[in-house]
Amino acid sequence: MDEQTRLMHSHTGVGMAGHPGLPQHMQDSTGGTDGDGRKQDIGDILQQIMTITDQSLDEAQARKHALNCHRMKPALFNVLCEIKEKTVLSIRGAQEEEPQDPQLMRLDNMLLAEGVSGPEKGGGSAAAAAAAAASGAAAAENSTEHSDYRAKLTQIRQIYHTELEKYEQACNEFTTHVMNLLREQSRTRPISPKEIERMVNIIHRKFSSIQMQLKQSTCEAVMILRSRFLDARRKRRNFNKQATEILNEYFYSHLSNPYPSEEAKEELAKKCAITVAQVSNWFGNKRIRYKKNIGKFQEEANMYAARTAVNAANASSHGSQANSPSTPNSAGGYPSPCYQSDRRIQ
DNA sequence: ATGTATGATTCCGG
DNA sequence: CCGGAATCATACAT
Repeated sequence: MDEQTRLMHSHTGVGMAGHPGLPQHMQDSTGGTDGDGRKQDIGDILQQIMTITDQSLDEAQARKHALNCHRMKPALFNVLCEIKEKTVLSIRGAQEEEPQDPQLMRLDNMLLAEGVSGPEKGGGSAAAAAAAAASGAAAAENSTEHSDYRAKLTQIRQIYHTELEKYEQACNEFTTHVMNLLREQSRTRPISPKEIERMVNIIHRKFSSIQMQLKQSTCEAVMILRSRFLDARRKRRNFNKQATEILNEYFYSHLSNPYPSEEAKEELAKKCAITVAQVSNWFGNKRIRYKKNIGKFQEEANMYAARTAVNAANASSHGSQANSPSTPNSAGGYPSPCYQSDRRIQ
């Protein structure tokens, strides 16, 4: 009995206790029709927004328009504004520091120095002149290589400029495109002018990084060209006939001491239109090669001896010179060159 | 294609 | 730094 009452009580108690829940349930239920509908509505809108990119352009346009006119739009817009307000603050902190890439500056400087990015005409010739000076070559000599170098440099410059222009144009196009897009979108989502500006900056940065690649490869090309040009020193060109004659004349007429002084070298260099270093090279080579095989040079020695004799002696002395220079001093004896010719020229 | 001539470069000793 | 010697790399001749 007790039990029963207790149970009953408890039951009623439970029942009574359970009662307050009823209104909630009822509220839930009744409000549910309305709330569910709204949720459904919002969910639907969000779904439409999320899938709008999957649709065809026309469809998407229509959908967009529909959304734009939707009664929920202002509310959603406000929500977006709020979200934006918060996220933008966090984004703003983590941006805007562009320390003018030192590498980019280096590249720019180099391109300017090489006359690629500088003023058209002057830059090129200046660079060529600089290269010529660097190579230390005589002016009159390898002018063909100069023009070659200049032509290639011009080619590089042209490519560089057209590419740069292309990039510039593409960048501008893309920027205006994006700006239009953003402006249009600003009707449906909150976009401040500042953000547009930021976006433009981002685009510009991207494009300038692309430009940097161009600059880098251009620099590379110039460097390669330059090294080739400088290495062309190694690409030997024989001296012209006149120069070798002058040098040989001096060599065989100073066979006893074929070491021209600095002044003599300078004079020879001037007469042969080559550098003093080249004169030194020539004498170095000549001495060692003459010494190594005197026999081979005998004929040459005779010839120059004869010629200089004729030149020097002119009308006064005559006759007996042609034979004698053939020094019988055939073997070895390299430290003591045949002074014979030397003597007779004197 | 091969060999030789030749200008330039490199290494080394003084 | 200069010159000798060896070597490289190409021009030139065959």
